[in-house]
Amino acid sequence: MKADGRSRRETSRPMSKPETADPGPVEVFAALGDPTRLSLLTKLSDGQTRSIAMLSADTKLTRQAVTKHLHVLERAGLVKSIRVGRESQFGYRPGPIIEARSYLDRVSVQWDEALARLKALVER
Amino acid sequence: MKADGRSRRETSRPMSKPETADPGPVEVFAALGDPTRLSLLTKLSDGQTRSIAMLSADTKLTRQAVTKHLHVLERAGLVKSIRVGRESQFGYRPGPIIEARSYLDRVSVQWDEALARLKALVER
DNA sequence: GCAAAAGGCAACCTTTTGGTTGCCTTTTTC
DNA sequence: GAAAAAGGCAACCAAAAGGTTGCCTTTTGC
Repeated sequence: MKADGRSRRETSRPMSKPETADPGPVEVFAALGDPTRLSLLTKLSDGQTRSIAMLSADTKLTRQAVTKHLHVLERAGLVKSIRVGRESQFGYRPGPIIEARSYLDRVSVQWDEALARLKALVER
Repeated sequence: MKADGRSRRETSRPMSKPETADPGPVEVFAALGDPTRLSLLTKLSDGQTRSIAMLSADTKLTRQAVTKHLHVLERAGLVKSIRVGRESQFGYRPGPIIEARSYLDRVSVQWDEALARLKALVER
């Protein structure tokens, strides 16, 4: 019989949060601000659902690294995962991208309006 | 006479890059993925140019922290700065936001097309 | 011409990130 | 019913991020 199931260090940390609602633009942008994650997401945006093994196949990273990135995307609401059999299938979720896009739109609009006002002022 | 102009540690690091052309979407998203930076940028997108002192006035951060964030935004091409007199004025630059937006558009479009194909397949 | 305002620079420090490795559990497949 | 495939979990590590402080230079305003 073994003394303990756990092997490595013994530090004990609480960690983890519920966080179900979809996060604001900042977190979405942060999630998009990494090359690996951005490419995972664009891959998944073709509508096909993929397993972790599939997604880690064409990177030089380990499966675990990819898993972490997928979790970041998931916490940002950009993908969802469901466990089917022995694998978990990841799929794209359009919501946050739409929101992010409209955030950028608002910024652009604010800028355009400022320009328009300036131009109007100069031309009068 | 003082022995040396420099005071603290003496480590010597090279650092810094030229990097003039505007960076890809990843760096832009990364720059947007921080609350301080996002708010600085939306503030500046009203077209008004502002000094560092002005921009750090309404945050709890130090001027230096704000300066760093501004430099990140600048390296991402999102703002430009010109030194005028004793202050440096920061202004919004629309380019990268437009690009980022169209990147998100492409992702959305790819998703929409996938959905459309799926629907067509199911309905036939 | 001097004090105050605005910044730049660089050293430090702490927390987060991005990534790896080891090992255990659950499904599949022969 | 075992071996192999797919993952999960947690510890660990190095590097990058975010922030602060100290001090020096340049402009501006009397």
